[in-house]
Amino acid sequence: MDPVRRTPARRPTMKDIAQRAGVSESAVSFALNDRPGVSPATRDRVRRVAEQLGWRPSTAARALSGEGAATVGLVLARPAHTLGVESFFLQLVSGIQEVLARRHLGLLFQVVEDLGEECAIYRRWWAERRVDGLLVVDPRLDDPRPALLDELGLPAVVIGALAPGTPAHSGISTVWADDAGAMASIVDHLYGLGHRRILHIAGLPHLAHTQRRIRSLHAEAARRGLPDVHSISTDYSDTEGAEATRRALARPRPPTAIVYDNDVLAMAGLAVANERGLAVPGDLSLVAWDDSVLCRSAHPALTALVRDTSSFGRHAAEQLLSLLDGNPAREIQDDLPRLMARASTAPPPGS
Amino acid sequence: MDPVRRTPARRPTMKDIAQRAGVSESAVSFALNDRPGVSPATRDRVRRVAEQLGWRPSTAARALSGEGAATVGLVLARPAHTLGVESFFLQLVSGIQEVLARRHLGLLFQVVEDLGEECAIYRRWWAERRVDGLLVVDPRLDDPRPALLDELGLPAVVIGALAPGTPAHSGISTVWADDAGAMASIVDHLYGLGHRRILHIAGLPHLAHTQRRIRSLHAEAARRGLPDVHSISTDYSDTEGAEATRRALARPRPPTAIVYDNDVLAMAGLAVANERGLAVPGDLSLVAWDDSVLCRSAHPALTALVRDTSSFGRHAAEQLLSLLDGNPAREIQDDLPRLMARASTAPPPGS
DNA sequence: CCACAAAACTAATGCGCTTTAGTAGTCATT
DNA sequence: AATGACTACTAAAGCGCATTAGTTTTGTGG
Repeated sequence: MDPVRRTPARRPTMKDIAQRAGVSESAVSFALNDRPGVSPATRDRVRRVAEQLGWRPSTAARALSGEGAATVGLVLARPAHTLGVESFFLQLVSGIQEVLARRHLGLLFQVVEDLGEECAIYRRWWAERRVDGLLVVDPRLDDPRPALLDELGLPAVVIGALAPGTPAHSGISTVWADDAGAMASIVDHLYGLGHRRILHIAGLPHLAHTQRRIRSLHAEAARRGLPDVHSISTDYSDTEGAEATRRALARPRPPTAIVYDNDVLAMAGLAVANERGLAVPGDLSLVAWDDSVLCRSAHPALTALVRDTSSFGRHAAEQLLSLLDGNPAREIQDDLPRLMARASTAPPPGS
Repeated sequence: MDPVRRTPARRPTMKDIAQRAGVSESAVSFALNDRPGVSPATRDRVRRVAEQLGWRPSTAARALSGEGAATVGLVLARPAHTLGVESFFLQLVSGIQEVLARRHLGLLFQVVEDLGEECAIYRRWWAERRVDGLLVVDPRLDDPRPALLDELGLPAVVIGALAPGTPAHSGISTVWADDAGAMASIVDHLYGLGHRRILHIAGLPHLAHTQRRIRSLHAEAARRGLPDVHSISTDYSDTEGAEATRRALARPRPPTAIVYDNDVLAMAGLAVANERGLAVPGDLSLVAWDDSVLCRSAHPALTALVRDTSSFGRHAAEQLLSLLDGNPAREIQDDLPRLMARASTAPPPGS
């Protein structure tokens, strides 16, 4: 009978390498970390042995001797029912990973219900020495997280702009998309088609980018003298998107164009338009913020604000690496999203 | 001038607790880990001090002294362009987290391009002692991962069934959905409506559950004597979904009902039907595997196979915890998904 | 009041790595 | 040939925790 190998492959340590290579453990450490103190010949030998043994440094041991945990954290605070589809996050994460992988950094990921839990996780991770840095998403008005992370001394990159007036923190970079400019380009498009009554069905009101979009919309409306331009906040869910759309269309002078803050809301809006027998774009024009399969597969295909989310994630991760390398915090702006005109926008009825 | 506190809050260690409580470090360890060797009074005192100091055990130190990394891993091997929408994963992860959080286990998450990279990550994580266990998704025909993980001695739970005939591995549990039964319920529904020519636009052909669905479909067709029932594989993308639909509808005797393996494919199929002027469900019935906002917001709303993905994730995580606790591997079956009939299915034309 | 066990607590070791201090060996300089 | 300056290497300590072995205190029965 085959003797079953019960011991499941021991992990090699530096001691193993040292023995095989016939040198001390310190020499191994120097050799593998490009530190001076070993001859080129020894260095090569040690490296070969390490390679051959399939050695990898124990992150625990590394972390314990002050090298950091080789991990960055990302917490997503969204009530469970809200994280339905959202192409955004998986793409963002995929971009982030691409950059982190180059340095063999792990991504510790957690989904929680609310901001309070998120802060608790940060404290926990800090105390447990689990992460070297953080990626913070969904910045809010009056956001407690930058101050907290600064206090804990955890480098972080805020993805999406902080609200204006938020004090700068030394270890915190920001990578943001120009929501104001993007909103301006949408209004441009709709105004150019002849729309004068525009509704903006926004996302969560306490998010900083929601406010930026709302402000920009109103500024653009004011600039063009449009009185009938409003924003309504939702929780990003299809339910609230549909509800808000229904109420808006029931008004005496309904909007001729609606801008939705994400693809899910837009799809829900489209469904409501269909349900009420409104032709899109004949009777009503729709625009979605963020493109996705939903927008492309919808009938009619939705005009959408296309941005390269995965590249956004890459940039954020790059900034975090830069912080971890000891570079000063920066504030960088991502590419301006591009409005992709499709079949859901046209001149308003009677024009 | 305010003296700036440059030191960003030192993390308390057991030594700090020991000093404040006036006991040795060992006593602290005993007290905090419910080990015998300290009086109830001391235990309480130590705990209070720990609480007050906001102490949390350093995972690195814990891991180094043999306690495991307090982390489980999850690798998602999907080509970047494929992970478009997919409500599935975020929900799965959210369910997983719910269970892991109770034990304060972290989730190390990674997105890679292919299976080879995924295996490399497993080896790396193992060698780096980063994870205590793994959640494996997208089981395949002839899957190398169970054997690898068994060799490495990493407990794992495979989410979704392995292909039949895969040898059992001692440290590997399986949590699977009854794809065959689900497919049977879909065929039941369609056959009951009068459909005889059914097309199945499937996902990636090398995934085990894809094969299960295909087999079940053919078995059900054979049982009812339906000759014109086929499956076509895709990569789950809207592009291939649309393409496959187009080709199928161009055939001399096109199907009267199409079953799609996910919501994205189904939406793409719906768009193609619209583009060709086919009425859904009048001319063509559509069914989506997996429900989501897409299905609910589509026009007409799509009949879909609803399953509680987040509960699926919870069950998988629970199995992993059980494995980590030293319990033997198990194979458990999740609830049978439920077919939610909506507006996209009806009797075929001319019936 | 003593012997002796059990309870309460401390000291010491190890996990795998980095790093500082320390020890040979090599080479050039005067 | 002796001094110093490097180079190549080894020994040892420490990171924060768990754990084992060892020590002191307390409690019990005789």
